[in-house]
Amino acid sequence: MAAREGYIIYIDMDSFFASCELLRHPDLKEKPFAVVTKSADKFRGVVQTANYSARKFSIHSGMPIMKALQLYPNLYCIKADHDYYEEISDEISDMLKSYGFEIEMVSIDEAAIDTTGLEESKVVEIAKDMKRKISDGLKLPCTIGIAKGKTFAKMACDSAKPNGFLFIKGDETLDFISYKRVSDIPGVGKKTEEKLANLNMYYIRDLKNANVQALVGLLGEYGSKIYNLSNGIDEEKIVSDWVTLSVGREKNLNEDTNDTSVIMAKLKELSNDTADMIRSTKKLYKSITVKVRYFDFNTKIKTKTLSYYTDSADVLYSEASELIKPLIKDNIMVRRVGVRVSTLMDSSHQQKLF
DNA sequence: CAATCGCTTCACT
DNA sequence: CTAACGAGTGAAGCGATTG
Repeated sequence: MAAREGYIIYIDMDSFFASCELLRHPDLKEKPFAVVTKSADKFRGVVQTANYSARKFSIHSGMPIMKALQLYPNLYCIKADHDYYEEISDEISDMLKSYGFEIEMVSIDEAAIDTTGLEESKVVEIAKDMKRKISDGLKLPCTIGIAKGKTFAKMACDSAKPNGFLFIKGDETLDFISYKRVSDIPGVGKKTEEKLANLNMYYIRDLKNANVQALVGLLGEYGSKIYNLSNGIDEEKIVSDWVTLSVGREKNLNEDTNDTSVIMAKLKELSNDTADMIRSTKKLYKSITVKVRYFDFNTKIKTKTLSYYTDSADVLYSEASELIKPLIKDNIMVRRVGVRVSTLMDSSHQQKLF
């Protein structure tokens, strides 16, 4: 079990959307507020990011707005402005790229940087420099974790939030993770945690001496991944040229309905948006998926793969409307519809449309 | 038997 | 502190199908 050679610097912005909003609404400082889904109907939205003052009232991302307002009735809600956050994210990534290391933008507000080849003291120095640039230059708070491995670095980062900095030396990795909960492993959510709890495994140290086969039986290949992690082996690679596998849009209807014309109108809107996205990334699609969520949250999808690649919005809409027909039923109200395209290809590859 | 397809599940912000 | 009825996006996984 060869340990990873190099350190990974993992940077995660603190309540990113909320911090971005503070840049242009400084008056909100200290006030509990939340960035919420920009949905037509506020009664159906959820909190996307709560600032730390709001988190004191147990408000967090994913929580229905209505619930958040119960917890703190004066909560100030701002509709998410993704274009704005994207611009700021680009500034951050440009700045980080200028150091010349291999870097992965893991999400709009997270980056992983591979410093393999650099001596230990230098790694910490550079990471501090990055934090200073984000804090002084961009006026945004962030947390940095450093460890031997992308997953471990992210975990270090998570446990140092907010506005933190944590360096885990290579030989301290096992000590660091052993007493953490299984749910502290990125990718282990509610369901996986539950399954592990059924085997009486709650902490990472419980995984360490577990039977690998049992874990694989329970979780598939992911089982062996977390087994390795629990033993200090983190083989996650930094992927700088991340390939998009699918793109789509989905949206709640203003109210539940089974009126075909209303659903088709929404489908057209979503198809156009999706086609716009695919064109803006200079890609072509071959597969089309439609999704319907009914009033009771039951969700069905239908997928069709074409015999050719295209970026046409019209093709998307007409195929999607055929796919969705069998999902619309007289007696079941529809709450939400979605369109997604996959099996993508660069349009520069110049293939023919047949 | 490997690649692709269609669909469900899961995680995150 | 549970559950909360909850938006939007995308990847992973898996069984069935196909060639």
